Formats: sequence, C-alpha cells, structure tokens
Amino acid sequence: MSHIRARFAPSPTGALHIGGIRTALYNYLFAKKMGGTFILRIEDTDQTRYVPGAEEYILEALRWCGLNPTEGPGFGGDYGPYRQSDRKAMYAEYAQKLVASGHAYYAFDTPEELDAARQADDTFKYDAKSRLGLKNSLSLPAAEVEKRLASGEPYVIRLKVPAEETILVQDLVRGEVSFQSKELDDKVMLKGDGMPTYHLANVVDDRLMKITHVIRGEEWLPSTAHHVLLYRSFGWEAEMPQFAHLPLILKPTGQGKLSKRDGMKLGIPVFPISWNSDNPEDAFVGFREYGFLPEAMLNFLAFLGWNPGTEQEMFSIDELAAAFSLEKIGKSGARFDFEKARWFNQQYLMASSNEALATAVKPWIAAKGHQPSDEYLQAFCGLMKERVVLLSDFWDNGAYFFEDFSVYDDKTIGKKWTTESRALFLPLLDRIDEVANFVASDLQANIEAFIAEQGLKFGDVLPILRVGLTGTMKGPAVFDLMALWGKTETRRRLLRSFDLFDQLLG
RNA sequence: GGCCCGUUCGUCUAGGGGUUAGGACAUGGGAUUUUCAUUCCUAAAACACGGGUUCGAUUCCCGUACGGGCUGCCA
Repeated sequence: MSHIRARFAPSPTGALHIGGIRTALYNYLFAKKMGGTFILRIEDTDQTRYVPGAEEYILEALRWCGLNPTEGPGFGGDYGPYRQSDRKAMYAEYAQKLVASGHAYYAFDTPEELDAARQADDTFKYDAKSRLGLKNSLSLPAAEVEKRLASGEPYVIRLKVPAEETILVQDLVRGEVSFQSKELDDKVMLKGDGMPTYHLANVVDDRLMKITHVIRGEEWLPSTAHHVLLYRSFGWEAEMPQFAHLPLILKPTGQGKLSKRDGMKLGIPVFPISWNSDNPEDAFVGFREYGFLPEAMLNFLAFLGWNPGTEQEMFSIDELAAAFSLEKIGKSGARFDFEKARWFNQQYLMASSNEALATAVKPWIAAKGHQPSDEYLQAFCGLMKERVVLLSDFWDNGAYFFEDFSVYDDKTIGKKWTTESRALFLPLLDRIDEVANFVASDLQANIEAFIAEQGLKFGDVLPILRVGLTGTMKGPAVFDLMALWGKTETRRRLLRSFDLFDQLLG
C-alpha cells in the first residue's frame, strides 16, 4: 500500500452523533498513524433528507474535535468535488457503463408498485428470481424499453446481481465474511431523480478518490457484498479498498444501537456539539456545551471499541495515533458509558495547566456576567480543578469566587454559630488583619495559634470561616482562599456573613 | 422470517490450550485531609450454555441460546 487514504463520509441529514465522531476519529487516527491522508466527503445524495445547516454542523464538530481533514469541501484537495451532489453527472455516467456492460439494467417499477409487492409478500426481493416478472429492460422487449426511455418515463438503474455466486469480503476487523449472491437483491444504483444511491456513489467516489481503506460502522457490513460486486462489475476488484467495519456503539441502558433520542431520554449528551432547532424534540445538547474538553471526549471515544493492549488509559491525540491499529479494534458492540466519559474529563481537567483551564473556563464565567482578570481566573482554576468533573462545575461549585452568595449552608451554621460567636470571631478577624505576610502558611499558623490560645478546636472555628467565606462546606482550603482574596476582601466577606448568621439566631 | 456479525466482572476491556483470568469506570470498606475533592490501600465482581478436538479448554471447531445489524428509488 503506497499511500493510505481514508475517508469520513457523513450524510448531512442532521446532527452527527457520537458514533459518527468515533468513525471520523478512527479514520483520522489510522491516516495519521500511516502517514496518510484523511478525507472528508459529504454524502448528500438524498435530496429528501437534506437538512440545512447539517454540513456546517459536521464541519464545526470536526473542528472542535481537532479532526481536521486534509482534503474535503473547503479544505482543498486534488480529487474534488467532495460533495456528492456536486458530482451528480459522474454517477449517471458510471451507471450507464454498468448497463452497457450488462451488469445493470433499467427498471420502471414505481415505488408504489414495489410497496404493493412487499405488502403482498414480505419476503419479496427484487432479484434474479423475480426480476423477469417485473418491469425492466431485462423483462421487457427492447423496443418497449426504448419507447419508455424516449418518452421520458422515470426509471432507476439496478445492479444485476448474479444468481448463484459466493462473495467473499475480507474485513480487517472480522476476517473473511461470505455471502451468497442469491440472498442479495438487485440494489438501485441510480435513483429516479438522477442521483445515485449510497452504494454506487461510495464505490465510484472511493475509486476516483483513490481511497485505500474504508473504515465505517458495522451497519454497512451486509451491503458490502453489493459493493464488492460493483467493484467487480467495473473491473476494479484488484484495486478495491480494504474494509474495516467498526462495532456499533450501544445504548447506555437496554439494547440497541445508540440513537439521537437516547441522550434526551437520559439527560446526557450523545452529540459532540449542540444542535439547535425550533422543534424542541429535535434540539440536542452537545458534549461541548455540557462542559467536556474535546481531548477527553476523544480519549473516551477511542476506547469504545479499541484498546491498545496496554494498561495506559490517558492518551493525547498524538499518542492515540501512534498507538492505533485496525487489528486492535474489537468485534462486539460497546455500550456508551457516560460515567466513564465524565471520569476522562475529570482526569483531563486535573491534568491541565491553570493557564489552559482559565482559557477554557473564561467563557463559562463570562456567560454569568463576570470578567475576572486572567490572573484571578488562573488562581481560581488552580484551586478548583481537583474538585470538578465538567467545565460547568467551575461555576456551579465556585460561583462565590465571583459574587456574594445568597444561600449558604445554614445547617452547619445553625450548629456552630451561637450568641457568643461574634464576640469570639471579631478578635479572630483582628488577628487575621495582623498577619503581615498574607499567605496560606502564615494564615494557618496564626489561626492555629489563636485556636490554641482560646482553648478551641479546629471544628469550632474552621467551618464558620469556610461557610462565612464561601457559603458552602465544600471547597478549597480556607487558608488558600484567604490568601487569594487578601485582607480586605476576607474581612468584608466574613463580616457580611456574620450579619447573615446572626439572623439565624433571631 | 431470511441473511450477516457478535458473546471475558454491572460497564469498557487485556489475555490466550495449562494464568491466583490482569487493568479501568462504577460500587463497598479503610487511611490521609479542618470541609469537599484529590491521593493511597482494600473488598466484592467475569470467561453464556451444550457437545466435540486435546493429556488439558475460557482460549480451537460445531451447535444452541441470547444480543446486535441489515433486509428502501435512506445513508
């Protein structure tokens, strides 16, 4: 194999879910590993299912993931166009070639007639057995066919599947898979509207784009037999791409492959980025908007159906590419485990530098109406990163860094705050004011000394300080918080809170 | 229904004819920690079933069961 060319070929029929991203990822990793080319091709041959904005969505999702194609619509490349609707004329040409060589034929049966046939017999199949009884250029006299064609009667072109043949598919994931041609139907190659079906388009394009490896979901395995037949019919079988069919991603609960609905049902994201729609039934929240880092999502996804065989779990995208191989792809479906995805994100958050985190967190804080300095934001991230799982947690668990809390842990205060408390804590505030070097260690030493002098225990003092400062019993070390905020702010917060606490006594 | 694919702890998986069947997530217990979290230790937890082949099968073969996919002028 001289130069590897792998493609990701989504259909712009709506938001691309996580399974599609994984397919893109594996194609990307494989190409990268082999020093090959990663190609994006838009498969928009179904005009009835075209959804405006879907192509933009795909591009934006890939961009967010960092899975940028080296060839594709808007990316350049010598094998364009990369949008199938822009290649329409080509397919008709190839379909005609198939007819001319006797590998395909015209069919005039209407969709209604075929529906009726299926209705009457649920095993109905357009194949070698039935086609002579149907309306096509094999069953009709030549003159009749000419007449129908000349009159502009709508037709499709169907592949003439041989009656008795064994078709072997070599799959890189599954090994040899065999099919009997008598089980296969005469698939439509060219539709009534002149557009190709997936089967024709994908074979022609993979050929013309010199694709060497077709890495796609397992749902394509059954139709691969048709694809092999097509390559054979065109005389391309010797240079046919290699196939690798990926195991499906299964629903988090229950059975079946993951679908768009599952996310909404369980309140978890199954899309890389949000998909907005006027119809709430068709609007989805993405991993991005949910607070995931793209690297974490990709790391998680990479392990759904693939494993390097070592015990390393955390992989950067470059490490994934280096470790990747098609042979290590599993065969069985993998259940989507959202808890595991969260864990990966937490690991990435903890491992990130404060600077990188501040950049990622900034928009989340800005959305709440705050524009802290980078320095403050970085310190905030440093103190919070071991206590968050999602980017959204930074605000959810740390809003008090940016604005005064209005609700606080009154259970703790109810237990600890007494009529004597103010008399005790005011001197402590003065004591804190006296700390010359306002850093955590000095603060701790002074407060500890105060506690000892008063004959108190940590538990008598620290909870009050913590809740007074933050409103909650959860969070970073009290002394770190004080050091960050400084004398004035520390005093301000505590005084404000003591007033609040006093109200509890009344 | 037909065809195709699959099946190791609850989940993601490693492994492979003879192993104490390994790791991770989640779960239970414990330690550290002024809180929360982190970290560390620890526990419980799996080769779907039945036949072969073999000295020996979780591993190879065949069935069965179960699961999944496909069965459109959708991809």
